[in-house]
Amino acid sequence: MAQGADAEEQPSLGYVRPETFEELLAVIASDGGRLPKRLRAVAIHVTQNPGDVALATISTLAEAMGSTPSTLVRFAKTFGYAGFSDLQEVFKAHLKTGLGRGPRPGEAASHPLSPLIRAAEASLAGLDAGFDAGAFDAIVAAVAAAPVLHLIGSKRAFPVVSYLSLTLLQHGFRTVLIDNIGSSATDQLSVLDEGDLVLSVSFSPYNSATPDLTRMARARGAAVLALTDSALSPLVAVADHVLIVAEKSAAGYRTLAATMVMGLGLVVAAAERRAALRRG
Amino acid sequence: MAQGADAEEQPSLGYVRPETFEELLAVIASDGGRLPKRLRAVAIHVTQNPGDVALATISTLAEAMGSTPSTLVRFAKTFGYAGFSDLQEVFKAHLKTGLGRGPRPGEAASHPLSPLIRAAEASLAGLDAGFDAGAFDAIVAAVAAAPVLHLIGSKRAFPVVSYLSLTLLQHGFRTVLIDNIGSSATDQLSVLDEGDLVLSVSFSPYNSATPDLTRMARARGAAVLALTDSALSPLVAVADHVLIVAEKSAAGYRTLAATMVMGLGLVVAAAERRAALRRG
DNA sequence: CTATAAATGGAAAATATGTGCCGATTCGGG
DNA sequence: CCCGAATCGGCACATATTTTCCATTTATAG
Repeated sequence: MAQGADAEEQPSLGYVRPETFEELLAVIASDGGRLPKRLRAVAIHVTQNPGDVALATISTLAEAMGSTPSTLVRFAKTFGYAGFSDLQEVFKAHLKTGLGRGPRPGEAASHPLSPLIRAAEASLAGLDAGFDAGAFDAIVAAVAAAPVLHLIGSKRAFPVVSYLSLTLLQHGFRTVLIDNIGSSATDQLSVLDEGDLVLSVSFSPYNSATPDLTRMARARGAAVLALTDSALSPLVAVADHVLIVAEKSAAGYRTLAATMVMGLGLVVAAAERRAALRRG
Repeated sequence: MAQGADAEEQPSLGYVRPETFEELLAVIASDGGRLPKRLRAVAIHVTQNPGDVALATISTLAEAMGSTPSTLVRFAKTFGYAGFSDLQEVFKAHLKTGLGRGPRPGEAASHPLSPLIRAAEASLAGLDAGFDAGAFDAIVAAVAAAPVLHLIGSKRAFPVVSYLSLTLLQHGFRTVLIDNIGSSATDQLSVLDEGDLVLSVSFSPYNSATPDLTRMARARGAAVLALTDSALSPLVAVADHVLIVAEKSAAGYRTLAATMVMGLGLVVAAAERRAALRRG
């Protein structure tokens, strides 16, 4: 057998079945870029969520990544596997060998990122523990109901508002990012109308222009939602709603992990609320 | 029709379905001794090889422990599950959360932020586990040695580069943020000189202008450091150094928690390195 | 712009897997 | 030693899952 040079069946690509997870990753990494659009999306999702590939069914997985079972089977065959199940075996084997590394408390494998990671984890835990469902719900309602949202934030808060602006716009919220380009912040605020919502973000040390701009917006009739890191923030005094996210610091450095999560969560919840409002 | 008090069907034992792996272990540990011989053997094998229970099929598993599918189904029903598959779900869930060394498996205090928090925690755990000290060190050296840093990132990556730009500037790095204001990105890149370092950030879906701009920078003689979420990113092909941070998604939404931590960690490490260089 | 090839999604067919039933076996009590 | 109840294993059935095929859409080359 295997002697005739004529049988050009469908090994799809010249790949021979990668036997291990690492081999597969290597193959995907090297040639994955040459895949068609849809298959490449599969490759990305699959490499980023190997656990799901091992545990879920093909249709569950397909739905989770916005694809179809057919595409996943094709993907598997492209890399030389007999079918999806065959590829899945590799992921299962990988997961099984990886079982040994449990939560080992003593072994504090320390590397340069460890302190920051621990700080971020602690901040997230605090966010989880300190969550106030009632307050959050009221805030979500305010965001969902606002005709236009205006986002204010400088310095370290700017990445936050810029991210929020993007996600809000993607969800169809009318959003204005006060970025102060050309020192035009006050003019940017002039489009604000009564009943609009201002989302102001500010962190300690509170030496930015954010409180001033927020006061100005408030004087023009806007409601104010403050996202800040302490009840002592000058924003609290001028806010109708306050969200406090305390970021733990590691060696003097503070990540934005928990704040980003809070912001995204707020946008997601508001988008869902608005969708519900429009249906009902 | 749960009204008649006569239907004594077969809940087998008075057990109510244990929802988590830990609950199940506790139940088995307490009452496991009272099980019939064969079922006790199953209990032992199952508690000692939870990974197999999650990954294998019922017949494979039965054969591995010298039992039969029927017995495994009975075992599952004994503890209040609808069938073997139902019990298997518990093992799968445990394995999944255990992937990132999930510290709190039982406590499912769910609120709107929970999924995002868990996704962020998983991403951070992945960052911790996948850390490559050698590669990171080389990258830190490159950043510390660069005469000027140029930061490129659009869409979801923009908050990241904007944050990095801020922290880099605060640490005294000569930094240029390519923000594409007035569509001037290519002109902004014109200040770039040979030997400079470009830090490009891009996430899936990779539909931004970042790879093009990065190529352009490279053509002008810059070294390229890519911060992205997969080896399939188009940035990888044009980069001298690559940092991959895989953000887990929750219900289709991805936080930036781990990426932010990685970015800040890089800046901090580079600042320390540079300080050391200047001293020695 | 057209023609050709490739890629994709949906649905039927094939396969694998899990479950329920029932006879066989084992265990314990008289 | 025998009887009855409980447990167990094999097998047929039901279900779930994967795979293949084909029509439609989308990209590519001429």
